[in-house]
Order: sequence, then C-alpha cells, then structure tokens
Amino acid sequence: VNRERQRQILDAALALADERGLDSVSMRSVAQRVGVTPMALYPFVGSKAALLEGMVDRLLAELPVPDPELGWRERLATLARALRVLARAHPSSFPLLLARPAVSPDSLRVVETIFQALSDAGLPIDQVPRLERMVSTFVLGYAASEVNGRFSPGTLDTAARRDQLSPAELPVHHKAAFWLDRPVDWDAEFEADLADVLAIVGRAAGDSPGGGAV
Amino acid sequence: VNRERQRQILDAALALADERGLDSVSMRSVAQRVGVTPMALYPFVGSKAALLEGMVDRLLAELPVPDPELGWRERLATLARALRVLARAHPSSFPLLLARPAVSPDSLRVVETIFQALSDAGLPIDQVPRLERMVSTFVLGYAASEVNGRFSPGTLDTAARRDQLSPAELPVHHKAAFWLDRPVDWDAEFEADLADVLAIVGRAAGDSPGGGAV
DNA sequence: ACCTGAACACCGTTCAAGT
DNA sequence: ACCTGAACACCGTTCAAGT
Repeated sequence: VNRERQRQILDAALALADERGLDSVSMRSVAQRVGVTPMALYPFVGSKAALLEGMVDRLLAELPVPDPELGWRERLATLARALRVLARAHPSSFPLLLARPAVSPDSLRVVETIFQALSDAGLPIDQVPRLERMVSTFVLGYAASEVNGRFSPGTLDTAARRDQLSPAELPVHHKAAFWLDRPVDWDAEFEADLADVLAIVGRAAGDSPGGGAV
Repeated sequence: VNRERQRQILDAALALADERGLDSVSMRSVAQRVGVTPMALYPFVGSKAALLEGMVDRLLAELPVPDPELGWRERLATLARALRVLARAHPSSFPLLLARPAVSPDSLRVVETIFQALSDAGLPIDQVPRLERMVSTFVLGYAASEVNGRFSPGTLDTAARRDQLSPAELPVHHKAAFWLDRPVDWDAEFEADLADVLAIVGRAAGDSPGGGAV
C-alpha cells in the first residue's frame, strides 16, 4: 500500500543480512530495526518468504543498467561485472537470486537488457530466451559460488582435504596440486570465463568460426 | 562415531525434504522419523547446518560415476545428465549443492571425475581447475534453476508478468512473446547448452577452430 | 557410547483490539 | 490504513542425568 514504507522495510532486511548474515533476518529483528512491532510488517511484506523475495528485488534495483550505446559484447560484459560487484556488496543475500524465479518489474528489466544485447548480437529471436537463461545461469552461479565459498572450501586446507583420499584415487588432483594450492586470481578467471561465454553467443549468432570482433 | 547410524539420519532428512520440502526438515522432525529424541542426533550430525551439509554428501554418493572407458566428451555429458536426474529426484535438497563448498570424499571424487575428463581432453594442467569450476557452475546452476522454478516463474502467467511494464519498455520480450509463452523442451535446451559448454572445453584444449569430434 | 527430559531463548503467524 | 499485544505451535541448542 505505502510503497515508501515497503522499501524501508526491505532495505532494513538487506542491511541486517549484510551486517549479521541471512540467518539473523527474522520478522522480529527487521521489525525492531524499523522501530515497529513484528505484526506491523505483514501488511507491507505479506510473509517471511515474500520478504526474502522482496530483498532480491531491491538487490536488482541497485544494479546499474549498461549504457545502450555500447556494443552488445561490452553491454553483456558490463552487466556481468556489475552483478559480480553486487554479489560482493551483498554476499549473504545474493545467492537468493538463484533460488527463486525473477518476477518483479526490476528483474524483468534486467532480463530485457540481456535480451536486447543478444538480439543485437544477431541471434535469431527463437534462440534469445535460451541464451539468456544460459548467460544468466552462468553469471549468477559464478558470482554466488564465489561469495558463498563454494570455490574456496575451508580456507587454505586444500592440501589436507585432498589427503583424505589416497593419491591413487585422486591422480589429477595431485597432478594439479601446484595450481590448486596457489591463490586464484578470481577477477582474471571471471574475465576468461566471460570471454568464453560471449564466444558461444557470437558463434550462435553466426560469427565466422574463428570468432569475429565487434 | 557409528557411521551406519549417521547415514540413517541423513537419509531420513533427505526423505523428509523430498516428501515435505526443505523447510520441514528440523532436528525434531528428523529425530521423530528416526524414532529418537532430537538431542540424540547431535553426536552424529553436530548441528543443523552440518546436517544440511551431510545431506548434500548423501546426494553426491547417489551420483553414478561415468564409465571411464568413454571418451572425455561422453564422460562429461553423462555426468552432467546424471546431475540433472539427481536434481529432479531431490528438487528441494539439490540447490544446497550450490550453497556450500564441496569438501567430503564423495564430492572430491566427483570433482576428480571432471578433472580427469578435462585432462584427457588435452587441456593444459593449469587450465583444468578453471574449466572444472566453469563446467560445474553451469551444470549445477542450470539443474538447480530448473527444479527451483527460476526458469518457470509463476506457472503460465508469462504474459501477465510481461504486461506489468509497457511494450515500449520491454521491446524484445514482446518480439519474443511467441517463444516465451510456448512450453520449453528442457531436455533439448540442456543438451544444446551442454554442447556449447563442451565446445568451450574443446577449444581451450586446442581443437581446430571449426571444432573437432572425438 | 548412546539416549532422555526439562529448560532457554528464540521463531512465523493468527486473532482480536485499538486509532 | 496502520499498528499493538497476547497467544499458539513451533524452532536449535545447552545442560544434567541416566544406562
């Protein structure tokens, strides 16, 4: 009903998640931060589940839209990098983006931005939705994996973990040990993956096999 | 301590998630299903968070390892399809795979299978970990998105959703409306994406630009 | 080693009531 | 339209005790 109040509540929930983790977001804690009784939230957010959905909408509202003057490659790359920045700014809430369908106006606008870039790439219109799902799945999955620790298990006991099993059972782990124990340059890896994904789009759009530039 | 009992508890939790959703998995409900008091679980699982981690280990233990006689492409494709089957069998628990680092012996074995295939593809060893993260991120992200509804918002109100915003704001959504409103063949889409991802691996491994077969 | 029972500090949500 | 307060049926986990 009162849109301004709703935003205030969702931002309080987001701030709470940033400061103390997603587990500490409860109707009671959010209400307290807003300075109100838990029940006073219900007319604005409906339920705890809806509160979490609302948080991802606020997240997407923060996402800058890439300059439409840019070429489609730069537009997709800019959007992908912005999503990764968003993940680092809100590591506890970001993984929610992968957990629920995107239905709000703001999320539709993000999808439209990807649609537009794919269309500009020269992709046949019937291929656009498939490639949008592929690109968004990769970017969201990568950024979420990075911030929730899926890529960096346990913090620096990579070797200990590997030694749970015998070298005979994990030959390639042992062959790659040098690179597995070394800190990874995540920025560089993300850029390399991004280039690979954009190459898929380019090829689906009918680039010459060698991969053309734009 | 007693490994057999631990497995029994984790399987009860998994069954509960399958039948009534992840939210209904509680220390109390799992204990009841095992026929014991909630506190009796603690020596075996440690905490609720550890219980959830244990569930994903059990999930991975269910995953069939592809025949090592197969070529690397078929091995990766078989593993990817098996993960998707797993997601459909355990839609509530599967998304946990993307939420936490993989540290158990069983999960290491899955990573090793991918490492092996990438290595056999002819990838330089320093590229193997990066491509493993890329492949697993895509496959887990896709399968999770499929089962948690990220790809199918709201069930059949795709048109209504689109009409929240004006056609002028969502030009490509409207141009692609025919394909967006049509039911998607997810099997076919997954296979197409898989082929694209395997092509990236092949190219990183030094395939001829046109893409060779194996 | 394995389990129970009572207790503590929390949850989300309903309902009736106030302004 | 917006908010409160009491209540209900739950949570995860600690602690002391039993065998």
